[in-house]
Amino acid sequence: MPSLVKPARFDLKRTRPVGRAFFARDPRLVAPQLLGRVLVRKQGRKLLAGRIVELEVYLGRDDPAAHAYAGPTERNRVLFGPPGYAYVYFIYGNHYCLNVSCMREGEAGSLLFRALEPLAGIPEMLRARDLAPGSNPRLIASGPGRLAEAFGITRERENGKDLTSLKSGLWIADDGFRPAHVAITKRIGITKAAEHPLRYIIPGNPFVSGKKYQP
DNA sequence: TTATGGATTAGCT
DNA sequence: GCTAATCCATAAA
Repeated sequence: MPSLVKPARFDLKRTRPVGRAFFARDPRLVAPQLLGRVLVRKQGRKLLAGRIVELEVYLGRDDPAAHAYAGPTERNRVLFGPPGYAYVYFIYGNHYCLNVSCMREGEAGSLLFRALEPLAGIPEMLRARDLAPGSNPRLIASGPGRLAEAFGITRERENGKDLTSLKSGLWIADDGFRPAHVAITKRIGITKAAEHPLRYIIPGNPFVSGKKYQP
């Protein structure tokens, strides 16, 4: 049975990195515009890429669910730094999660990358996830822990990396794609401030995580 | 110093 | 649906 989903195309040469000013705003404004852009990892000839289909907003001192809630610490200092940098944390003793810092320096706010639609380097990502070749591509990067594992992202290596710079080997690219619609739901997996609508998705995209949380 | 639980996932019932 | 895996920040003592 042929796949009903058209293979997504991606041409790195036809992209531009998303600049720092884009992230120097309230993450609630950044999120709907960041959906549809592409997370890219390039190490030598190896290219990994995935379209951003799900994001969650975390705010600062007024968001009890945010790591920035209690103010700056050694762990979360990237959140209070300049915009456009990777904040990577380790959770549940098993998983890494990737955020991009927003707001100007001194103010916290970030976006958690929760799901990508794989575009390039699928065999490599399957291997990184310890999945057999030909596995369901939804298992690659639908979920924040899976996404980080597929891209080989760890706190030790990637925390603090500049996501607007090609030199970092990990950046966000714009290939011109714009989603037709954006939907907003409650955040997943939190208990504090769980009622706020701060999860942004491309509705209907099959790579969005948590089917039962879709509108 | 010790206890608790978390921005998760995979595997089993 | 339930829970183990298993680190680390924070709260409690």
